[in-house]
Amino acid sequence: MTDANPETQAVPSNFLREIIAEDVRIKKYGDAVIQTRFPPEPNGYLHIGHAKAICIDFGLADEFGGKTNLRFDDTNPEKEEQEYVDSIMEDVRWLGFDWERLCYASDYFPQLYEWALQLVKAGKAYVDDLSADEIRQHRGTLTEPGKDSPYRNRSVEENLDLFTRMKQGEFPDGSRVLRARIDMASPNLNMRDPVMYRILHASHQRTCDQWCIYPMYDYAHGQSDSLERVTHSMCTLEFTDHQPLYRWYIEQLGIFPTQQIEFDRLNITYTMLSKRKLLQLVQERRVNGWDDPRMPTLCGIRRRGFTPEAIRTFVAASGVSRTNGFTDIEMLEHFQRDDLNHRARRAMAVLRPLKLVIDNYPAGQEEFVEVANNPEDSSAGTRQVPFSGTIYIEQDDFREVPPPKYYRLSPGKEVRLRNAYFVTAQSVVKDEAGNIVEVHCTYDPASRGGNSPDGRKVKSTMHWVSAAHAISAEIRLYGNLFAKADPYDLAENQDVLDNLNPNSVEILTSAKLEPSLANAKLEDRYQFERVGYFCLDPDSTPGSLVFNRTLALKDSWAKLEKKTGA
RNA sequence: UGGGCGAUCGUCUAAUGGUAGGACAAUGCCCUUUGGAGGCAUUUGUCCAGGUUCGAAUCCUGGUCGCCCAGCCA
Repeated sequence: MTDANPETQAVPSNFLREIIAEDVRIKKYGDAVIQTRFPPEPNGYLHIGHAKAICIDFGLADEFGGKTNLRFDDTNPEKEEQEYVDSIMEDVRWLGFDWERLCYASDYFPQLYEWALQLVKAGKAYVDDLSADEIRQHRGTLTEPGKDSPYRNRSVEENLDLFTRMKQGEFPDGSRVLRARIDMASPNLNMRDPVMYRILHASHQRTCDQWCIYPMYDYAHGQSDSLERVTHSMCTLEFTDHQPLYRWYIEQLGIFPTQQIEFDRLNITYTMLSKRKLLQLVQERRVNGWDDPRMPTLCGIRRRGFTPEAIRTFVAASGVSRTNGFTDIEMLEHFQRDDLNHRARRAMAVLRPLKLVIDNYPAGQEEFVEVANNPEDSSAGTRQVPFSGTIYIEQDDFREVPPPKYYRLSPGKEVRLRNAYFVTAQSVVKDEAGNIVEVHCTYDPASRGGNSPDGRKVKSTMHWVSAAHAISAEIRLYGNLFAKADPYDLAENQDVLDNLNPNSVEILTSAKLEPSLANAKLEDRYQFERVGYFCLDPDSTPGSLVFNRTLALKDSWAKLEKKTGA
C-alpha cells in the first residue's frame, strides 16, 4: 500500500466504486454524469441499514460528480403512508444528503401503463384469470417447472380488451392479473410469467382513486430507473435473482439500460433490521414509538444522541461486499464515542448519589472552581462550577471495604475531586438497614484546583456535584434492544421478538447534575465525566429534565471487576 | 433436492498471479486532574482436497459450508 492519501487509506475501496470508476474511465455513458437513486418504499421509518444504502447511493454519486434522486417506490397503496414519506425525507437530510430530484414511482404510472399495452400488443404479456392460489400452484416448485396457465394463449385483442377493462375498474380485486409471458419452466422463479399488474381498488396516497390497477415492484423498478436515466442502480443481494427480469423488461421495451448491482445488507449484532418486525414492535407497544431511543431507526438513534457524522464514518469503515455477515455493534459504538469525545461538552452529573460531607470545610462557605468545557478542545473554554461542604458523589465511588485494585474512596484513602480538592474519607453513617447513607471526609485546602503543592499523588479522580446547587433530573440508560448477538438465533417455535432484551432501559430518577445543565438544549451533546455521553430528551420540560445516555464511557474498572469477580 | 450468490484474523474489510494489510474487539505496558482519551506492543486468518505456475487468497477441477428465491410485498 503506497497510497499517501490518509482518506483513501482509512477507507479501502470497494467493488461498487471500482465498477463506477471503470465506467467513468471508458465513458460508458458518454458525457452523462453518474446517476443513482435511493428508492425507499414509504411503508416504515428508515433504519441504520438504510443508512448504508443512502451512503452508497448518494456518496458514490457524489464522489464521481454525479447526482442522486430520492424516489419513493410507492406501488403498493395498501401499506404506504404520507407519514413515512415525510419521515424519510427528514432522515435522509439529517444524515447529511440532499437529492437532485424528488421522484415517485407513481409519477410513472401512465408511462408504465402505456408500456404494458405495448407488451400486450407484442404478445409479451397476457391477462390471467387464475386466482392467486391457482397461480401459485401453476408456478411449480424450486425443483419442478411450472405449468402454463390456460389463459396464457389468449389473443392480443382479448388481452387488450381485458387489460383495458381491468384499468377501467370493471373487475373486482384479485379476479385477474396481467402477467409477462416469459418461461414457466425457467429455473429462476422470477421468470415464470411474473405478475405485472394486480387489481387493487385502493386509494393511493398520491394518485388517490385514479388507478385501480397497480404495477408490481419488478415491473416498476427497472423502468423507473431507466426513465430517470439512472446509470448504476445499487440494491441489496436478495434482488440478484430479479436481475434477469429487470433486464428483460428493459430489453423488451428498448429503453435506457440501467445496470443493477447488488451489495450486502448491513447486519449489526444485538440489532434487528426488519421493517415488518420494527413496525410490530411499535404497534404492540413493545417500544415507545418509532423514535424510541432503543430502536435502530434513524429517528430512534438520533433521539438517543447518535450523530450523522459518526453513522457515516461507521458505514464507510464497515465496508461493502457481497458476503453476509454481522458487524459488531461495538464498531458503531466506537465511531460514535470517537466523534463525541471530540465535540461533546463535559459536565458533571452523579447518577446514583451518595452524600459526602467535608467535616473541615468552613460552615456555610461556597466557592466556584474553574472547569474545562472540553479537555480535547481548548477553544470550548471553561466554566465556573459551584463547590461547597456537602456534595454528592457516585455510590460506586465509595467502598467501605475496597476490593484489590480499587482506587476510589474508602476509609482512610485520599482521592481528588475533579478540579476541586483532595479529600480523605474518615467515617460513614449508616441507616438502620446497614446501608451507607453518608460519608464523612476531610479536605486539604492547599489542594485547591486539584493539585497538592507538596506533590502528593492520588490514585483516583472523581466527579462530584455540590448538594446545595445540584439540579435533579431523570436519566434513561439504554442497552441493546435484543439479548442475543444474532436476534434470529431462535429455538423451536420462537419468534425473533422473544429475543428482546427485557432490561434494555433503566430509568434513574434521583440523579444530581451540576447547575449549568439546566440550560441544556435538545441538540447539545454532553459527556458526563467518567460516566458517558448524554443528550436532552424531548420529554423534558423546563422544570423536569430528562437525559438519555447515548453510550457509556468505556470502563476498564468495570471490566477488571467483572473478570476478577467471576 | 432446481437456480442464483458467497466463503481471508473473534468480527468487518483490503490485497485483482509476486512480502496476507487495516479497522473493531482482545491482551500487556506507558501516560493521564475522566480507571475516559492518547501512545506503544502483542496475539489470532486465506473453508477442504487436488491441479496449473518459478510463484496461488487470487486461475482450474471436485467437495464442504452459509445465504437468497416458490407474494396479486418491496
